[in-house]
Amino acid sequence: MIPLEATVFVVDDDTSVRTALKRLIKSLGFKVKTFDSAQAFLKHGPHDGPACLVLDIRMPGMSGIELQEQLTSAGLGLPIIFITGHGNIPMSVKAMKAGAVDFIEKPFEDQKLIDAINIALKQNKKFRTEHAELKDLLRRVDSLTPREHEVFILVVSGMLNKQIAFDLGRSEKTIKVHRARVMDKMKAKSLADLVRMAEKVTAH
Amino acid sequence: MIPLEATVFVVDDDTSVRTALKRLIKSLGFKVKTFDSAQAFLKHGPHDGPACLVLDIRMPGMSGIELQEQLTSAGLGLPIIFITGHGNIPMSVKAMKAGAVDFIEKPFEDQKLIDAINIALKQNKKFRTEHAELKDLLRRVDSLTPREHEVFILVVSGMLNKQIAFDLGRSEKTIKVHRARVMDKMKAKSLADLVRMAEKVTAH
DNA sequence: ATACGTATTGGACCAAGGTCCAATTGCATC
DNA sequence: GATGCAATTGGACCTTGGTCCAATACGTAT
Repeated sequence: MIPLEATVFVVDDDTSVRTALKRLIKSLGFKVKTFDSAQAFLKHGPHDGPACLVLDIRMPGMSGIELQEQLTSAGLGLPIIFITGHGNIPMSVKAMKAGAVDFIEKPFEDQKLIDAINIALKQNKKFRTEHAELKDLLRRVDSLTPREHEVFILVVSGMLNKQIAFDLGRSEKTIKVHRARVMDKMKAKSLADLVRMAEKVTAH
Repeated sequence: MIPLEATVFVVDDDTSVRTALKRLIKSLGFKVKTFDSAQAFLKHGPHDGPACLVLDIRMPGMSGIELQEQLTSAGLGLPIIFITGHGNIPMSVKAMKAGAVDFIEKPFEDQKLIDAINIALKQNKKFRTEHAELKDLLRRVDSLTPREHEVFILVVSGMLNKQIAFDLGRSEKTIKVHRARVMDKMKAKSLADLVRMAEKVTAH
């Protein structure tokens, strides 16, 4: 499998900053897309490959912090590195609390940003992998009929077919059929497998 | 069960700050213990009840950040709220990256600290609960003999007794005995139960 | 040397789970 | 009205797991 090249988004209203960052990040071998405002970045729409965002705090229109709030609530898992020329402590604390990877003051040494980008991309790759697995799992859970889903929950709770049958007012035979369908649809090779799947979907 | 009263530790070299914080935090109904240096706090030894730490950054001797590093590597799960009169952004970012609950500049409004303390204590209680459960689990895992532990791992991996027997070069009967002992010692009411326990201990 | 814990296995038996095949009912969609 | 899916159940049969009781062998510790 050919590894997808990562993209680094840069959002800063200062043209010279965009130009300099674009050159720096390109030299690392990443794709770069720059935007002069938070709105312009949002207009570009969601990205599907591995990526991270280098974001200025103070910009005309929407601020970097506001953009962070929007992206976080969108649940895209896009890691953010803030860069700012006129930041303060409450700002940095707020950004970090909201999950920012780093908060760097301008001017900064290239290496500091490079380190942050590598951490951010690593974090994003982990998120994307886990998210893809979870989506795949949820797709299979959705393929269960209501009854099958019900049986699924009770089976992974450790109940015997007999108990489940009593619980649902059905015969044990019926439960066996549902249970077999659940194992099949969920592609579970064993009960242990099924339990682990259930743990993942209920964890979040 | 009587809920344990939470303790808030305060470490600051400024006597007047310690006095003021002690009065404020006491008024919230928490126990307070103050220290004039990081070393004095460390000398006091580990605490077993629910707690959090309000910590000054700049102090003679060991700094707040250094104390944070020590406490974090000790893995006590003690949440830290930094307060500082002469902080800067890199300092706050470092503290937040290392897991601080908040980073507050002096002077501050009482409510800001109160909010942070409540968040910190909530976080600590969650940690303590999870940690206690994990310790209990590990104690049971440790009570397994080497062979039982081996069978435990293979059972939760989804293998049949027959397959485990072949794997270990033993008879299926022997595996059944070990398996039964594992279920008993681990206090697992079902295989699903056992799998969830295994997930918790291998997660961390 | 004796006692204890660990590991091993057997027999007998029952309970639970999985897999064939086959069938009926109800609901919704075409 | 026909077709398809979900839900339901039965019978027959086999595999797997759990539970009694009982026994042997090999260490280590007292």
